[in-house]
Amino acid sequence: MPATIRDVARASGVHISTVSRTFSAPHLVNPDTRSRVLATAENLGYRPNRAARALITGRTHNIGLIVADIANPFFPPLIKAAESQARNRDYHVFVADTNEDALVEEELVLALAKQVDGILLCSPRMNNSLIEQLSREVALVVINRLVAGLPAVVMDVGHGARLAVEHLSALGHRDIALLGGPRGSWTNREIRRAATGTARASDIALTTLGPNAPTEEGGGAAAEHVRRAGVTAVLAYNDLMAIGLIEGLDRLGLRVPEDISVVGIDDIALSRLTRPKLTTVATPTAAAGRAAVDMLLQQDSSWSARLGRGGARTISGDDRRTTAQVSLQTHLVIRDSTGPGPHAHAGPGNAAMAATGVVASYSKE
Amino acid sequence: MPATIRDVARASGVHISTVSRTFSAPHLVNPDTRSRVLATAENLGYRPNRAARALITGRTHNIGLIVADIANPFFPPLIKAAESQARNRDYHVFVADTNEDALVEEELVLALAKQVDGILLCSPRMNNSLIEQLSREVALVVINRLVAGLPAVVMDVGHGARLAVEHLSALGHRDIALLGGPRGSWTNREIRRAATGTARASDIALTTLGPNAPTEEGGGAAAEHVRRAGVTAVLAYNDLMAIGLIEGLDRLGLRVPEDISVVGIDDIALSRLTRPKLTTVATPTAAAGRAAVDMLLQQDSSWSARLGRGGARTISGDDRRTTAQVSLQTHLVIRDSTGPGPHAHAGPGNAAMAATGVVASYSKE
DNA sequence: CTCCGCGATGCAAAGGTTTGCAGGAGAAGT
DNA sequence: ACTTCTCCTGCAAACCTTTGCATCGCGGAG
Repeated sequence: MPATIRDVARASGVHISTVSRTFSAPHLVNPDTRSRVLATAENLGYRPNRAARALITGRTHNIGLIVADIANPFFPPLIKAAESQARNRDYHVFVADTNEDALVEEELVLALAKQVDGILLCSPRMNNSLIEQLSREVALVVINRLVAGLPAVVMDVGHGARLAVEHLSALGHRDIALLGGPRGSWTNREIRRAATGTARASDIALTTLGPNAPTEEGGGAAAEHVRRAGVTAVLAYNDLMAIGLIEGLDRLGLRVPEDISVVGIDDIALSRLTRPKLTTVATPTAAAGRAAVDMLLQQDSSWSARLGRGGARTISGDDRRTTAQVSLQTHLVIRDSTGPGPHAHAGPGNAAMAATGVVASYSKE
Repeated sequence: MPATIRDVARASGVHISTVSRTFSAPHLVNPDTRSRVLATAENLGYRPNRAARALITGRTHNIGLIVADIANPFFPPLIKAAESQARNRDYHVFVADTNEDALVEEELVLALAKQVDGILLCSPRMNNSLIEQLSREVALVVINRLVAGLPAVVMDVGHGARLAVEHLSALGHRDIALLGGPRGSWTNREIRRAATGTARASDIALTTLGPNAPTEEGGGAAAEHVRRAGVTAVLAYNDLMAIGLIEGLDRLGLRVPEDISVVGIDDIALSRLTRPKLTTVATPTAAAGRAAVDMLLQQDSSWSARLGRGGARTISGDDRRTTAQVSLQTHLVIRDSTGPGPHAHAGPGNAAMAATGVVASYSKE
């Protein structure tokens, strides 16, 4: 029923190849012919069949975007940025959601592999070796994770965590909890590493709690643990958990920031709307989305240059994949969920009463 | 480079058609052969090329999902539900975001048309005739809108709006504003119609404000108008606007619910996290997503039954499309953003001081 | 007047899969 | 032993486009 290239060719009295060229290489066809073909095409409602085109060119002009949880407000801005960037380059984006499940993640990559030109793997929960293996089936750009040999764009959450801890330290807090995120998260490890280092350098006792689900529920459920840890400030894996935690602490009768200070990470839109407004580490999610699309498309076009049609046309022996790894800067946004700690008036001298060093708690990741 | 059906055939000593059948019609091939083929396929890392399959079968096993704004927390639960439902039926979902732009919407439908088996059009901003026209290019299921002749799933927001107004009325409010949503929204019209009717029936003065952007900004920006309208309660187009409005009223020194009551619509997760917690109309978004996928897939399979290969096999003259239109129920969730109105203690008698009827304000939609 | 080159078009192969039809081998029925 | 089935497998066409190569006509250079 839908018009094909052949219908257009017949109706406009030219060969199908001319019709094809009218769309994919307009400069090769006589302006008169071109406009005639375009007219009949319009007339017949013809639209090129992307499947057929993909079959022969090997490029689908689609890219996949796999995220852990589309309902986490961290992702939508990234998705939107990626989509608009892709659309500018005449690509479409396939968004899929893994429910924070590493198995689903793998399955999705495989399923998408043949119908996209590449995949943006955002905040993967798989282990690195699996990612590497999958990267041989389909072009991959990893977001929020560094894996050797693969192009990646990450946010420098380590820096952000450092800023956050220093901020809390400056406010006089000496006992801080780190509310860890999900198992398998690279970001989580980075945050922990940076927070641990900064705490040690600033004579702060850091209690690590986790792993936890990176959601409000996860944050809320940890409130009890936080209270038992006896800390005066908390750095949470993300804003959602921070917000859930504040809610949970509230239920326990603890006020933020009067009794406990809380810092989130991500600076999702929501963090400006809660009360108290959340102090948090802002991450450039939209920029990350755009950068990832660019990297994928670039890698992709170099691929297609390398293996010509049928692999015949080989290229000058430059075969090192340019695996750029971009790190985007983060910064601290101070709002209302952090306040002075118990030592605020005592000066920095008497930190001795706080145990120094790092304490791990209630589960290893 | 990637293994094709032909490689597998060669390696396992059978014809390509046998390999094909091993995957798409396993019961037609001898168990021994089948396992041998499967083994070599596994070995070679073969995966069927969906583009090629789509080309000949005419079905891509993809479905498109077009939403107005993926960053609006209303959508993600719907998307997730649709995706998981689709995955159960071995379909994948293409999510795209229109930025609330009717033009982008049309463009996306056209772009997706040839690479999906059908499209879920969620909260469209286009006009009905355009939707109808597009539905001739590709199978469509509309969500949050009723358009004649097309399958649709809607939420009964009219009922929800009625409940909300009655709730406010029972609290003693006699001057209510309706904070309208975006131009072109069917939901918006439904809400207005129901609210207007209910207000008239309850001797309530209803002021309609709008159209507004269905975001926090939109709600916040309307705060001033709300104050000027001199109402004691507001029903907002959605939760995001309600939350933005509360924020904006706060900036103007008006407290919710003490000075003004606010009711939202949607019951997004966020509405439980703000202070005050939002009273809102809960809509069954996940159920809507599932239902829409089911309807699309069903319509779709009946299509494919009708036109057989090459249109040769015609079917018994039953050609009426079964355009089911599902309406899902909504209900009111009473939380903390609504409180007694000025007439709460005065009894229902002296409503005379409030103007009765419906007032339109600051712009026609 | 011939030859070359160039711009525009046609020709046909190729890409990976599905599927109606036909053929072959063996089993079962007579 | 001969038909009749059933089960399995092979054959080849078809799906819609893209693209390297061949062809053709024409204008200009020699």
